[in-house]
Amino acid sequence: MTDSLPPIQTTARDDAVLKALAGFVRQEALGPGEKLPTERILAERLKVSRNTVREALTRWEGLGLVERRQGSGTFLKAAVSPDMLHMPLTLAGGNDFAGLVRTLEIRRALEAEAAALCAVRAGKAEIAEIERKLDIMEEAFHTRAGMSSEEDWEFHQSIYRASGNPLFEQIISAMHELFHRFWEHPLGVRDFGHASFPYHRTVFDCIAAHDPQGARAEALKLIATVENDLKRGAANRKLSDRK
Amino acid sequence: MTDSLPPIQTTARDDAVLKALAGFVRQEALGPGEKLPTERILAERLKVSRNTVREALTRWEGLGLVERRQGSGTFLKAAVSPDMLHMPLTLAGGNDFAGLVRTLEIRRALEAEAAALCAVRAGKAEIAEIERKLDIMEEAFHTRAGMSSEEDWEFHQSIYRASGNPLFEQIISAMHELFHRFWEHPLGVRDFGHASFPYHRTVFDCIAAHDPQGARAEALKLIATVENDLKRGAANRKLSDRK
DNA sequence: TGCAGAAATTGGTTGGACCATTGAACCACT
DNA sequence: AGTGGTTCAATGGTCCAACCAATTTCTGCA
Repeated sequence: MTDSLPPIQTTARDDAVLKALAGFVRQEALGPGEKLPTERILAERLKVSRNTVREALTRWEGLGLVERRQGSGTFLKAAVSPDMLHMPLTLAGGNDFAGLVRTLEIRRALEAEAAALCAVRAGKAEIAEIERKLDIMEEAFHTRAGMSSEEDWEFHQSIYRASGNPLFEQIISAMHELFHRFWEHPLGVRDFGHASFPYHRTVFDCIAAHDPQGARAEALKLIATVENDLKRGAANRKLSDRK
Repeated sequence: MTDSLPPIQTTARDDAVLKALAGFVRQEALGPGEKLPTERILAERLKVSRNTVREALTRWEGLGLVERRQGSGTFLKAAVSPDMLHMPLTLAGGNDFAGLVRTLEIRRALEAEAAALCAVRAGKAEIAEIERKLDIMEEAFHTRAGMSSEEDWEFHQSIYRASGNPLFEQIISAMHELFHRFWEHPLGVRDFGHASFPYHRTVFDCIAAHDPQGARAEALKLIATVENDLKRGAANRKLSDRK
């Protein structure tokens, strides 16, 4: 009966500050990398204490939206808009091998879906861009005789972008950052990712042919090789640097 | 060469506070809902200013780990451990119809993967639990002659849990909370979700038969019906309450 | 002109004070 | 006993003023 009686909000200074700041960013058309007003100026203009400004900025910093540099100022790290929605995820006990495997299961799901969507939606320009990244990667593979993390990552990112859904890139990038070290030199396995090499070309072929089913299948095969390498490495060495 | 030389942290009071607090939580075996020390006590014990404690707690609050109630105290909202990893995601402009469609594409990928993993890993107990939730949902469907959001959601959650990877439940739950209103009464479509009803049983049958391929396929069909309903509603009414 | 040191800028921290809300204890009245 | 009101201590929220630490900018000397 009294279901539609949400508790009233008597204080919301922090949120008010953030909303005002988001409006300011929009009005001034500030993009990533740009500097926003100092805490003292914000406090003065918004008629709130500097402490309140700091609490608000701390929130944004925790969400990875801004970066504070002592002595320099506060800088935008990502695009912010007044109508953002936040989805903070916490990976409990994710610092070990099991955590890496768990994120890889998520990545498998998203990678396959992104490839399928990409095969449906990618236009000529996007396909050309992906092929360009693929060529660079293959070139690096042959000259340096091994998988190159950087070029490989760029290839995958181009697929996420062409999927037409920015969430794919956001989620997978977040996981990539978290496990940066493992993703690049995972478990000391020699020739890590070597087996995955040929599937990059097959995935691209399916995308270029607008074959979602095939793209999904090939992407799954690609991730499967990575999982294999991972399990191979898990037997060799235990993750002892769990900090 | 000098890759593994992270910059030294001359100032990291906040993080130090959080680490200490996480250790405290572990030592005292505090669970969700329990109250943790007051800011003043923390400040005194940790030998830092109360403002520093507040900034640290603001971080955790932003991540949804704690809840602060003025006059009462600060309470744990989720399980915390010293080795947590955070993956904050922000959906820019996700407040409109396009944002809903984007999250649904993510959900399709995860739902299918979770069902497939569930079919592989679920034991007798998990399968029984899922069937129990399915029975409840079907009962509600027949007596009330329509889909019940609550029971439907519980059914899906039981699948995520049985997948053996808590990330599935975390990500999809976060999206579910974000779009709560839309997910429950989306776009005013009458009989929303009606078409998805039979697929709940088919998904379960595949899981019980340990058939990952089938589970994945049926889950995809289920989400497809939801997407259909959504597109049907999009034609009817524009999302005007984007706040 | 070039560069080392001084000065200004800016985020980080501290300590203290007061306000607003909550919840428990207590009390008066029915 | 129970209902409602009052008081009071505890607790988070906000504010202020100062100082510290890192960075940038300016200045003056060689």
